[in-house]
Amino acid sequence: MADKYERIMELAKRRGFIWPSAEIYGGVRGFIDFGPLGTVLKHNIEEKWRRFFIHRHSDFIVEIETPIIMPAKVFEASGHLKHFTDYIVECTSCHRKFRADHLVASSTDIVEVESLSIEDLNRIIKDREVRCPECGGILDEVKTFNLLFKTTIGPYSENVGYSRPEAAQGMFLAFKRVYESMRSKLPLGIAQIGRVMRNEISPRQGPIRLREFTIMEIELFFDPEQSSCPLFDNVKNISLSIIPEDKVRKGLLKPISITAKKAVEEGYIVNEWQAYFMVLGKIFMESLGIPSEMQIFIDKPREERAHYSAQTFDQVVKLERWGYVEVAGYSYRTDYDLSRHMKFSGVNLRVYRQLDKKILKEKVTVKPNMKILGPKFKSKVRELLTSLNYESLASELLSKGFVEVAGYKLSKDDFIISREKLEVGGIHFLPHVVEPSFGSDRVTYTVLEYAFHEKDGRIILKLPRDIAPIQVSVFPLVSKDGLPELATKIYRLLLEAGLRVEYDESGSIGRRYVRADEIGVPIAVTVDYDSLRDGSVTLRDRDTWRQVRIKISDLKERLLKYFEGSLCFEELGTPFKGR
RNA sequence: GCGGCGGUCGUCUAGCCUGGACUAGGACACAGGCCUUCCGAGUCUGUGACCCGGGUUCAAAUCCCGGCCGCCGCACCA
Repeated sequence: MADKYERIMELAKRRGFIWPSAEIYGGVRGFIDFGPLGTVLKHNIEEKWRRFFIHRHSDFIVEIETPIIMPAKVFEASGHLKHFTDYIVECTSCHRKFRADHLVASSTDIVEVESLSIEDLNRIIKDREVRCPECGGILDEVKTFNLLFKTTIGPYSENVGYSRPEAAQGMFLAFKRVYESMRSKLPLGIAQIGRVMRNEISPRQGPIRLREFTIMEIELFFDPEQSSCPLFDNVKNISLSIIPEDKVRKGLLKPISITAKKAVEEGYIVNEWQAYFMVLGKIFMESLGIPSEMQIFIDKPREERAHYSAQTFDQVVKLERWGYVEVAGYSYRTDYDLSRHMKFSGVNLRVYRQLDKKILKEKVTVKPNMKILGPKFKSKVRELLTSLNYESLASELLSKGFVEVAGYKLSKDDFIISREKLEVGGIHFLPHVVEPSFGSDRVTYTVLEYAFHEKDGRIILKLPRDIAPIQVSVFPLVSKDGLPELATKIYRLLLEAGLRVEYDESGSIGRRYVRADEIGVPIAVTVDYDSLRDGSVTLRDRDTWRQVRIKISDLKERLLKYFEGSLCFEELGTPFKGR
């Protein structure tokens, strides 16, 4: 028997949810198409995410759209050009491959491998005689894999660009604009749903590991001095299943259940915003049909975290074939990204906070004393001054009494240092960022898997009613005697009510129920001979097969309420038993 | 990327070892007709496949090579 993944993918291909891209050319690993039903399902999930994460916070979380391609500089600043690269080294005799930096760390006393270049790694491997840990063989030259997709911007252009591996950078670059257009207030959330690309070495898990996929992200900017989340009270007593970092390290993968409040108090979760989004993420996944006991939050140990992260929880859900798979990540990115972009762009990205009362502050200004420096360095002086680090100049001069620049030692006598007492009304600082980030495609597949049920050899896709791609099927009991005409009228009526409806008169009524169940249509409307006489129709519930009778005139209003969630199936009409 | 196994209608499969009557067979699905009064009914008709490229051969779904894709193991998955 094929496993659940295969049975789901069979359905997905046959009924038009998802299939491999470029199939007629044999397909390409890591790329998938969404078919007619899959596209609607995915959009519905994304729309629900918007309601959950953006709409209910519209006073401080806003959505934007930024490009997929950005110039190289952006990814230099973000650290992706450096850190999104893996150094791989292959054993020349057994042909096993290893992460060169990991290998150097484990076979030498070198701990700080992060900053090593490819040349460094090659040299260390040669000098320290690092061998293959499996067979002792000689290692080949180190090779790099950068997972960014590279391109050029403009034809015949030398202007290198990369496609983004996360939507986040666009939000950091736009931070100043959004902050100002949102009246310069914190906390501020910037959200984005969009495509990202990662040139994965060997993606193999269908819709789970893709080279191009959709991400749903929020960068929540807050004042690190005022890190409490005003909405935290609403969620503080909700429990999360988490595996803390020290347990992950020891390989103890048994989660503990802890309330959000306690998790923050006891230091498992670094701040309230992080915890708030984690709770929201849990409830979001639950609302998509993934029970909370199938969800775990795993604290990623330092060495496995991305370069920008001070804490990352992976939200994982249990899948049949692959075990626990990450559907969302919650990262505390501190001020890493803003500080990097500030440094690389030269634009001040700090925000201002007014203090309750003015404080007296000593302001130290340092100016180069050109009367001394001019004669001393003559034509070199300009170059010297531009390469000074003005950020740390004052503190260095005051503590050490000198600074070194371009091989010259400049003493504090080369500068004019003045101190003045100032009354300041506020402080400038870089906001910190907490980032919840969902993989839309993974969530969509997960939803399919949890909705997938089989009963007597028929498939029933028990999708939550608010995300089902088709909400209502309309059938004439038989396709004659005016029944199709009335059914078509009802079909039009419901379409105009804004529902996603389908009409089907082929084959027998049972066959049509089967077809509708398979794609997860929650409600079937059947028009019969009584409908012609008394204007009533049968509604049939996908999951229970229960039926109720309802007047056509009530249909639109009650179905809308049902899909809104304010009526349950039994409340739609009076119980009915077919003949 | 490496190694192993595999790839035939939408799906599942027969055929491959032993090359030729394969115009590639079946079942289910799908489309149209007839029929059909609430859960895969019946019936008639129809659409529809040898992953791609090269080689061997008089002849390739079948043998050989390469590529692509899938599965498994290794590696990778900031």
